[in-house]
Amino acid sequence: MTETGGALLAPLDPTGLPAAPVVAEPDLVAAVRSRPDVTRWVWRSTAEIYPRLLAVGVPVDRCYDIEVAESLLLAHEGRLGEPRSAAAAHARLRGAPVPPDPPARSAEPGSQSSLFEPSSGTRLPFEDLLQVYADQLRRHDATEHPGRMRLLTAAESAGMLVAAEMNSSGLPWRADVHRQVLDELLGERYAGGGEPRRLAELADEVSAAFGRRVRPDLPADVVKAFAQAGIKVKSTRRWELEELDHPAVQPLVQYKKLYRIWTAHGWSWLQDWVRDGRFRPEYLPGGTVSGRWTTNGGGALQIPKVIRRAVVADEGWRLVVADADQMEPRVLAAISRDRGLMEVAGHDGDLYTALSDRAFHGDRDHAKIALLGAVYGQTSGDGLKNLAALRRRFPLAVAYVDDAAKAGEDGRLVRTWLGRTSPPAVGSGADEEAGIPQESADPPLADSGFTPGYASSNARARGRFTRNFVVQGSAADWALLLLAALRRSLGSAGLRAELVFFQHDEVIVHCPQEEAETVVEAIRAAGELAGRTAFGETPVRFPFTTAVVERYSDAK
DNA sequence: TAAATTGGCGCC
DNA sequence: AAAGGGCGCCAATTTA
Repeated sequence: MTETGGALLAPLDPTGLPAAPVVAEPDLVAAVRSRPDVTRWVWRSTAEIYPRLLAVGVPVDRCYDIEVAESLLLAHEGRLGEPRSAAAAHARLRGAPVPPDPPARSAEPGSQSSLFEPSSGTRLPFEDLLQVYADQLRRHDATEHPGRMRLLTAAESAGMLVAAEMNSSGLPWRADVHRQVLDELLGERYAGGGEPRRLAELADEVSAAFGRRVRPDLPADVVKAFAQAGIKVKSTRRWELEELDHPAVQPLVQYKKLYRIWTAHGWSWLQDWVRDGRFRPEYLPGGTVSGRWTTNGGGALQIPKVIRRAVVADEGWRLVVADADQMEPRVLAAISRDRGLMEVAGHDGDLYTALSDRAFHGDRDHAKIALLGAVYGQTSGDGLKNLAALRRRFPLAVAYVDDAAKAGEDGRLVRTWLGRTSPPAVGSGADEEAGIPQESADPPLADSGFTPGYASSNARARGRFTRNFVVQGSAADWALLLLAALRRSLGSAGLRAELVFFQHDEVIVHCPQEEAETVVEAIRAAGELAGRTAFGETPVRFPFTTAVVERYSDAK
């Protein structure tokens, strides 16, 4: 894309070199529209180009996003955090000074238009961009598993297409229903602003219980009030308050719950984010280091359950809500190749029940806690007690996450199955070069090997992070492939169905009622295909709990 | 005065 | 029941 909205184009050979002379086209949209035979577009940034195409109804099948690839490759090379723009990549290639990335755009409601803003990278000469691409192909080849790394880049690029398409479609959102929910929960708003009636009442109840004015939204005030009542409390977290025997607790907890809805998903959120019956979050694929998506503004991945009543299909349409069942344990089975766990994950039924039948005398709760504890690095409680049983029955699975934890404690990198790579440890060489100061919370001796078996709290925290990273991140690998497969299958089946929401292990497809069963099957097939594509042939199944509903809130 | 951090809770 | 992993968002407070 050029500064005037045109484009420079060239067909590329498999090594990334132009197979024909470069063509200058005055209009990007027309240029793409007139080439339906192109199977894959290589471009600098999907986020900048694709919304313009979608806005005029010109979708593309596949793409290769050079800046996405640069991020993934940098991380794999242990250089996460270095500038990722195409211009920066080219500067590194030439050994020239590397320009910093432009600052991230802040959230902007109704964000399609904000995606149009060209970044400084736009000015990179076309020949330089081609050099970066060819170099990236070579860097893929130099990774531990080139095939997987190429797949990761392809999948993340597809994710960028999905993200732009979901922003364009929008999630069906009934503002009138949302307002009704707010009225029921919060009561009416007083003229002139301030908190709504129900919150004001609850605040009064809290104050009455303490015998003085207390502001429930100020933790320091609440802690002080409890202290004056002779109750020592370290924080005002809900589970801690609920332990207390005091008349302020109930209204306090209720206040916090409603206050959160008011501030995060209340009337002003509605005003900012819902237009013409659609909520259009700006999705950022790979927004977290583990590969999970984030959204920029709008809190789309944290929609409170009670607010989901406002997500309503259009007249005659349905929402197909599909939730991957126990995704992370199934992914652990696939990546560790633990025979016992693969066997447990080789059925569509409840995984924790199968697990408890094998190793926990039928105690499903213990089985679940043990497995989640292993994945999350639990340090105390029942999970730890049951870890021994888990290790005995599923040695490869536990060893897989233990090895990842050890790597983290030792300051080494870990990777997901497809090759997404953890950030370098704080204080490692890469960080020092980048000028990031070293943490100094722990005494130097703790990490120096004089105390075998003991790791500093920083090292242990990093171990928990890398332990979880390999599972959460490999699950994100799978989810990306799921989206890519589902997108292709919906697109090729001549359906009107649209992918409208994605949240880690859950998708929502909006479709005419008569397409719903086809969509359910498409999702199921995409999940299995994603499993095979990501992890190869394993016995592990990737089933979904699927609901065809008119309202999102009816799905669970 | 603006930026960064903290506490709390929503989601997975 | 609580506590392990990942986030975003808000208001208040602290820091630069």
